[in-house]
Amino acid sequence: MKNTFLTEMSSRGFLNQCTDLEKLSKVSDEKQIKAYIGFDCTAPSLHVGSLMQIMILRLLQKYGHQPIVLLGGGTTLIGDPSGKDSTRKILKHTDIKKNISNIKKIFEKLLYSKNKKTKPIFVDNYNWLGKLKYIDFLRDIGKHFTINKMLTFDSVKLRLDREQSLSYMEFNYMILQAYDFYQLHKKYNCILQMGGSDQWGNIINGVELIRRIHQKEAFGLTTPLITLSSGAKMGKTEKGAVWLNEKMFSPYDYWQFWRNTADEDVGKFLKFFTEIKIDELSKITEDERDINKLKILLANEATGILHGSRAAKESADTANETFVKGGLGKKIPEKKMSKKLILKGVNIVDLIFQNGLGQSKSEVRRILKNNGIRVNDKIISDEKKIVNIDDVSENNYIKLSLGKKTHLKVKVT
RNA sequence: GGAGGGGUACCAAAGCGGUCAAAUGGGGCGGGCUGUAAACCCGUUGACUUCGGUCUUCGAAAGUUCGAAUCUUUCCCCCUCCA
Repeated sequence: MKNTFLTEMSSRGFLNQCTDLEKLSKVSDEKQIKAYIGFDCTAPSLHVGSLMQIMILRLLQKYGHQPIVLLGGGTTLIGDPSGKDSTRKILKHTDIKKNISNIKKIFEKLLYSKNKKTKPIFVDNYNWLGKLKYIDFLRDIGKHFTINKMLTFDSVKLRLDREQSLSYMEFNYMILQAYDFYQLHKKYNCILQMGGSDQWGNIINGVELIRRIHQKEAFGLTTPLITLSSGAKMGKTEKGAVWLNEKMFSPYDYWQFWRNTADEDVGKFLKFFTEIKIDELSKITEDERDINKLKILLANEATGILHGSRAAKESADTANETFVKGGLGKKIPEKKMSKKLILKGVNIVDLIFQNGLGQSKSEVRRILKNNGIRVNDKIISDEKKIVNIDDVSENNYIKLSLGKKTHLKVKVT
């Protein structure tokens, strides 16, 4: 079989459901297609939860198709009820605009824009949703939807079943998303919408709307929900959500995130989040006995894709320095402190807390009691300890550690 | 609009005048084991502290009381049934 967009999608495990895989395969083999994925703009950055969708867009480009990135400036004003227990707080339009421009930067890093034919098209659905006239919309679009059917969609049904309220505003979300697809179909001849499996309902509504209005076939395709072996939702670490924006989540932390992947998830993640060829990959995973080497490979590749290979290498070196040699890597966060203060001496709890390790002094004290605080790798068991000039190493650093993984170097100047 | 049920910490859920900073479970955090895993075990989980205590917290406000998460009043919100 010829290697195409869809065959690679399938072999990497990206395919969950498709409205008509055979036909889509035929169409996408014959000519270049445009496909879109919508992204929520509730935060100033995307997080790893969206990464799979981005990987798909890259794949799409690799096979010569053109991605449309829909930034949901309009739909974010409403809030997608899919997979959510409760209504989200409603964002201001100005905040959403800011988020959009930040998120766009991430895509500019992750998608290729050199090739004219495959460079991403960015659209903001506020451009058409913001202009809608209520009555016209109800007449032209609303008539194609029945409440009977809408009530059967998971996004709605689950909320009602759990006796959680669903506002009329949110109830309209799926119609708006269907309308987005319709608009993109009309404007760009976009024939495919992709998304996570929770988007299936929203997607097929769009497919159906296009068929009803244009009598044309469009396609929908979803990716599987990523399930972690631990059962937890992917993308949370002790440092919070794993953001793709490097200002919100440093490349080193990002590298660490992948490095800390659970054993059971490594193989899957290598397929999802690296671009190592699939047959090469299966050879590597077969040959390599040391699972930690695979985790490092994953971390290097994934970090390389987002932050560049240099950042990946520096992170890897830092990790090696910190965890293997127990030293101080380059990418360990650094804070400064005046020599004057150190000569006077600073209480350990204050020092740790003031440098941003720990949420409160009480927490620092608690962790200290549990042997979790170290200065220059020595456990501190007295919360009254005064850190002074004797603790400064030859190269003017004090290494502070909270737990095994959070380290900080304080430079004395 | 009417009748009933309910709002307790990150989440779920007990408490229903003092011994309640609030049982228990989950989650989180720290430690041990290990591989910077998983599983398991131990500790911890409001803030500040001169470690004596002090301050803030059981939907909101006011009140009763020596004393309130617990009783009273008003208000707000959620759910169910009826209209």
